[in-house]
Order: sequence, then C-alpha cells, then structure tokens
Amino acid sequence: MAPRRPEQFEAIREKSREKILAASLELFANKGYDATSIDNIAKKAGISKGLIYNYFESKKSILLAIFDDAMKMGEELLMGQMNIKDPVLRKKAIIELTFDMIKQRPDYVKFLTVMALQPGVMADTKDFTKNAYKKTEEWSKLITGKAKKEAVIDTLMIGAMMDGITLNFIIYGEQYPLDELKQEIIKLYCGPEKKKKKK
Amino acid sequence: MAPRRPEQFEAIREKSREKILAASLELFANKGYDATSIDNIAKKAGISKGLIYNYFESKKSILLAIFDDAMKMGEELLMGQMNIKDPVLRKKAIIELTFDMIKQRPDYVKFLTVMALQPGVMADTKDFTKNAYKKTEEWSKLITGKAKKEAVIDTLMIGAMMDGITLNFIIYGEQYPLDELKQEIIKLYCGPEKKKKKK
Amino acid sequence: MAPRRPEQFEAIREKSREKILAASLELFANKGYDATSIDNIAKKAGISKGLIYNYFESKKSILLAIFDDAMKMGEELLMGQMNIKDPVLRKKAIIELTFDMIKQRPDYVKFLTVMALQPGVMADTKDFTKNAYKKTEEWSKLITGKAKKEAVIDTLMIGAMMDGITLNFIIYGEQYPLDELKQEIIKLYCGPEKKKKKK
Amino acid sequence: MAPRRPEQFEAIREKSREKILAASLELFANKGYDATSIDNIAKKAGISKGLIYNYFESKKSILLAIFDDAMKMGEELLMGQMNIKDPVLRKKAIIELTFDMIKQRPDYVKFLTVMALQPGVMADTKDFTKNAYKKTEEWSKLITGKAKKEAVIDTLMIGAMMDGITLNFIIYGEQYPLDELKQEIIKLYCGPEKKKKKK
DNA sequence: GATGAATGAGCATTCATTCAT
DNA sequence: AATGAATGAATGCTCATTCAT
Repeated sequence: MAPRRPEQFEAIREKSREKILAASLELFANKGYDATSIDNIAKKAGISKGLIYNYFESKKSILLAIFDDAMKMGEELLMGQMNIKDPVLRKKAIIELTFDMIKQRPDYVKFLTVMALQPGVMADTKDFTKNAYKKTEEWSKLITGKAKKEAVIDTLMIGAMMDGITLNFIIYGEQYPLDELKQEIIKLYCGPEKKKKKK
Repeated sequence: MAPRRPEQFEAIREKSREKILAASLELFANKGYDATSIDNIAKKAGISKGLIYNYFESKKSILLAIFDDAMKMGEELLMGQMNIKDPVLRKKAIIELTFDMIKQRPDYVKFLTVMALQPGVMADTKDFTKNAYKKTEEWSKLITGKAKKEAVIDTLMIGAMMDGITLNFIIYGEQYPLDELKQEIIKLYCGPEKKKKKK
Repeated sequence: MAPRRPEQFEAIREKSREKILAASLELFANKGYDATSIDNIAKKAGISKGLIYNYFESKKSILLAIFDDAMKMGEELLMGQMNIKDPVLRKKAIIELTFDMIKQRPDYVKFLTVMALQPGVMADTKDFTKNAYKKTEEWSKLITGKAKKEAVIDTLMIGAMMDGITLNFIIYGEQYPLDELKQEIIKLYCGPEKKKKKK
Repeated sequence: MAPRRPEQFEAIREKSREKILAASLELFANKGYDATSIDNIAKKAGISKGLIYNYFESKKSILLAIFDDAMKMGEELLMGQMNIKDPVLRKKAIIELTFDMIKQRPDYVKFLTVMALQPGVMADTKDFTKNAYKKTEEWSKLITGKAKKEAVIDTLMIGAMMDGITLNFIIYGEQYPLDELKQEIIKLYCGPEKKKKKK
C-alpha cells in the first residue's frame, strides 16, 4: 500500500478528535464530569482508552476543549446579531437566539450550566467567573446599545431570566413550556408592539 | 470513674454531628458532591474520618441530611407567609423572602442549586425533580392564590427569575447587585403601586 | 452505701468475663472469627465495647481464652474415662463421649473445628498443630491402652471418623443422622458383643 | 507500531488470570478468605492491585472462579469411574480416587475444606450446602450402585471418613500417614478379598 | 467497673494515566 | 495512529483499640 498522504492523516486525526469531543460532551452534560470515566468516553466514541491520550493531555483538557468550543459557538451566534441596528429588535433577536440554542443544542447548554456550578472542576484551570463577567458586560452593550447604569440591571435581569429558564429546562426536561415562556419574555422586555413575532 | 451520663453523650453527639454537617454543607456547596471526599469533610470538621461513620451511614446519607435540613428551613419560611391574604402582597412577601434566604443562608441556597445540577447525585436517592415540581405547584398556588392556567406561566416566570438570580449570585458572588434586582422584580411582578402589572 | 467487699468485685468481674466468653463463643462458632466484630460481641453480651478491654487484652486473646476452655473441657471429659479398665469398653465410652459432646456442646465443637481450619488465626499465637498432635498421641494410649504401631493407625482412623462426622454435622446441621452413625461406629470398632449399648 | 493482535492480548490475559487464580487459591486455602487481602493476592501474583479488577469483578468472584474450577476437576475425576460395573470395585476406585485427589491437588482439597467451614463466606453466593448434599447423593449411588436406606449410612460413613482424613491431613501435613489409612479403609469397606465387610 | 466517642490503620474497589507492542 | 494490559494513588468504608469521664 502507498503511504497515506499528510491530508489523510490530518483527516483521520480530526475525525477521532471529533468523536472524542462529541462523546465527552454528551457524557459530561448528562452524567457530570466526575461521574464520567475515560473508559466511558472511549466506549461511546468507539475507540480505545489509550488513543484519547493521543489527542488530549488529560481528562480535564477534554473538558476545556469542549468549554472553548461552546464559548466560541455562543460568541459566533451572538456576533451574528451585531448588524441589527434597532436596539429593541436586536434585544428580541438575542432572546430568540438563546431559546433556539436551548432547543437545538441542549447538550452544550446543559454542559455549560452544569459546569458553571462545579467550581471545583473549572475554577483551577480557567478563570471562569471573570470570563463570564466580561461576557455579561459585552452582552450588556450588545443588547441595550449603551452601557448606562439602568441598562446593566436590565441586562442582568434578562441574563438571570435566561439562566433560570435554562436551569429549569435542564431539571424538568421536555415538559417545561419553553415556547410560552419565550413569548412572555419578549412581551415583557421588548414591548407588545406589532404582531409579527416569528422570523 | 463513673461513665458519662446519657445527656452528656447526647450533647457530645449533637456537637459532632453539627460539625460534620457544617463542613459537608460548605464543601458540597463549593466543590460539589463527587469532588468532596470524606477525608475533606473530616479535615474541615476537625475530626477523624472514622468518626463520620459514627453519625452517618454513608457519604450519601450526609447529603440527604443536609438536603432535608435545607428543605425544612425553606418550608418553614414559606409557610410563615401563608396567612397573608392579599395575593399581590403575598407574592411580594414571597419574593422578598427568597431574596432574604439567598442573603441569609447562601450556603443552603448554593447547596440546593449545585445539587440540582449534579446529574445522578440526588436523582437516585430522593425524587428530587418530582419534589421540586410539587414545590413549584405549591408556590404557584401560594403566589397567585389560584391554580389557573395563565397563573402557571406567571409562576414559572417568577421561579425561573429567582433561580436565575440565585445562579448568578452563586457564580458572581457579593458583587452581584441583589437589592437592585429585588426592587426591579417587585416592580415588574407586583406592580409599582396599584394593579398594573405589565409596564 | 458501704463499699463492696473484694468477693463482690470478684463475682462481678467473673460474671462479665463469662458473658463475654459466652457471646464470643457463639459468634465465633457461627459467623467465624473475622466476621465477628468487637461490637457484635459487646451487643450480644449486653455490655459496652470498652469494657471488653477491661477483661481481655485483644480480640485474639478472647479467642485463645475460649480455645483453652474448650481444650480443658475436652481433657476433663476424657480423663473421666481413665478409670474404665477394659480397653474395649473404654474405647466405646470415649466414642460415646465424643458424640455426647457434639450433641450437647455443638458450639464448642463447632468452634474448635472452624478454628482448626483457620490457620492464619490460630497459627501465630498457639502452636495448634503440635498441640493437637500431642493430644492425638495421648488419645491413642488412652483409647487402645498400648502405643503399638497398629494401634496408632486405629486411633487415627477413629479420630478421622469423629472429625469427619463433626464436620458433616456442622455443614448439614440437625438433619445429619448422628445416632445411626454412632451405632455403626461402635459396631465397627468395638465389635458387636452384647446389646446393652445405652448407659 | 501496530497494536497487539487479539490472540496476543488473549494470551496475556490468560496468563495473568492464571497467576491471580493460583495466588488466590494458595492464600485462600492457607489463610482463609477473610484473612486474605487483595493486596496479598496481588503481591503473591506479582502484579498490581488494580489489575485484579481487570480480570475479576470482586474478591468474591475470584473465590467463585476457584470454587467452580475445583468442582469441575472433582466432577471430571469422579465421572471417569462411572464405567466400572462391579459395585465393590467401583467403591474401591472412588476411595482411591479421593486419596489421589488429596495427594495430587492438596491445594484444591484444602481450599474446599477450608471454605466449607468458613460460615457465611460461601453460604450467600453459592448454595454450598445444598450442592454438597447433592454430591453426597450422587456419591451414594455411585458407591453402592443403589440408593437403598442402609446404603445411605454406609455412604455417610465413608464420606465422613474421607472428610476426616482430609481434615487431619490439612492440619498435620505431610507427616499424616495417608497410604496406611487408605489400605485400612479399603480393607474395612471393600472387604479384604471376598465379601466379608465387617472384621 | 463501665461507657461510648474518637482514632487511624487497613480493606475492597475505582480510575486517570502510562506504555509495550 | 491504535490497542488494552498494567499501574498506583485515591476513595468510601470498617473495625480493633484507646481514652476521657
């Protein structure tokens, strides 16, 4: 057989890495970090235990990689709304975006929320809290368009609202009425304006 | 010498038990259940590992004891508001109560929130979700005075709000402006003065 | 109250000691040495854990005390048959004695047999094997009245027989037909002589 | 480098498994089950503690594996004698077989006997007593060729005899005159030549 | 003499990580 | 790149023993 070309190696590597990350995300989100063993990950990813260490230095570094992916994804989604000029519409867009994320990527959302409350897991490796705070300030500006005092409270309220809904969705599961709550929030924070709510 | 009298033993026991519970509460709330070892608890409580098993059957039974304490405390606070007749005032009282709880017993609040998001920790021993749900229904009635359909969404909103604020308080700590948010919520859900709820 | 007189103290001491030995014997015989905890013994004896160490240096020393008691009891019973002059009658008497012991003190018999096969338990403290061997030789002389070569085999046979029956009695319990086997052995080893078997 | 081939792994596994079983058999037989620690086994097997759990679920499952091996071996030996037609010859063959087993696999014999007398060790996992009883019945038929009433006592006698000799061999070791006792038993139970069983 | 709270070494078991192939 | 056998530190838990009262 002819030796594989560099791109092929790269493709294989990337594929294995993805399998590991996907398996880990699901397990971390559903069982928690501590309760997930490297063996669990290897079995779910369909590879051997040893191979994982070919791609990641340690169990914690898998966690961090997922964390970075999740943050990056969130950031990209958020940045995509930057071009909406009207502040109210932008606020609405971002709220809808958040609900979309909860529904379409519950694993990421679950993962981030679960990790946020395992300080012992994240704390020593990433400065999670500071990071999150900076994000909130950025959000604040993005959402309201201005960094005034009252705007911060408004942002914190919306942020708390979204976090609370996410948390309840995680705990109660599918029975939690996400859609009705979305309408309610939009009514509450974006005013009852017209009626073209759905994009 | 004569052996200690039963009351003396009881006093000693109660003191040790409290030390264990206090140490466990703090560690579970801050590091999570899995990441806290019996050795951690013993060291923080200033006693030996073995003694813990003189008071609790297992690590999980410590968790349950704390959980029961926390629930009992919450219930007592809540029940104290039952005699408020006016629904709006009662709703306001309960919101204020929740904020009080966050400020006065952040340890319990943190503990309960962290546990709610540690999949598989509470799940198999107490029917945490079902329990929490029942609580929500009770809340719903307490807050609105009636269990109508539209009232449920209202209750879920307030619940999510409070959970979200709790979560953010846990993550951000003292810098999180609890008082301002309390005023904002009361303005939003109990009306500024009369009965105009929505702004 | 007048202080207790020395005899009273002695009586109390003796009584507690007996309670500990009786409880331990039963537990060691039925659960085994390792599976019996000091706490088990204290509870069954109706005293406190600490008191046990007032009478015995260690768990193992309780074992040895029981062992010595059991050996002494066996010896006394055996010596009681020394005055029977006729060798055959003496052999018969000793066999019957052994069966009596199995039926009347199954706890001691069980204890000794169980201990005999836990070399790790006895070995390092008493030279159990050597001791037992000496006993066999004594038996041999007692039973047959002479220490000839062929007599040793005879004694070993009877000894093995009795041990085997004891072992099977321990394993199978009450359903094991001790009486029939006794008749059979007597027939086999003492000849079928007359018919006045029962004393 | 290429990973090992499945057969290579299988060979490695089999070798390690054997080392664990051999070490455990020796320790269980000599020290008893409770007194043998996983660490003892690992050290004697020349491997790490953790590796044991790569091959056996628990300490007890090692015990059961050895037990099954021992029973299988015994059964195979026994079944090999089924084709002897003459009852007396068959009885003799089985007695000789038992002595062979004691001499050739004293470890298994010791193990089985020690386990039989460790209350609560086998009891809860395998129905040891019932199992042993069934064996006795099989023996009974094998030995006498018929399951008549009087034959049962005969079988029990021979069984007790063999158990007693095994027990004494375990306790006294090599100095115990197995061969002489074998001749004696055969003389006693199979008749010196013709059919005069009782001397 | 008597009590039971307290200790700490030891045990079975788990699991992240290493490594020979 | 890939495998899984092997390691050893750590964990929850037990229990003989000590000791203040």
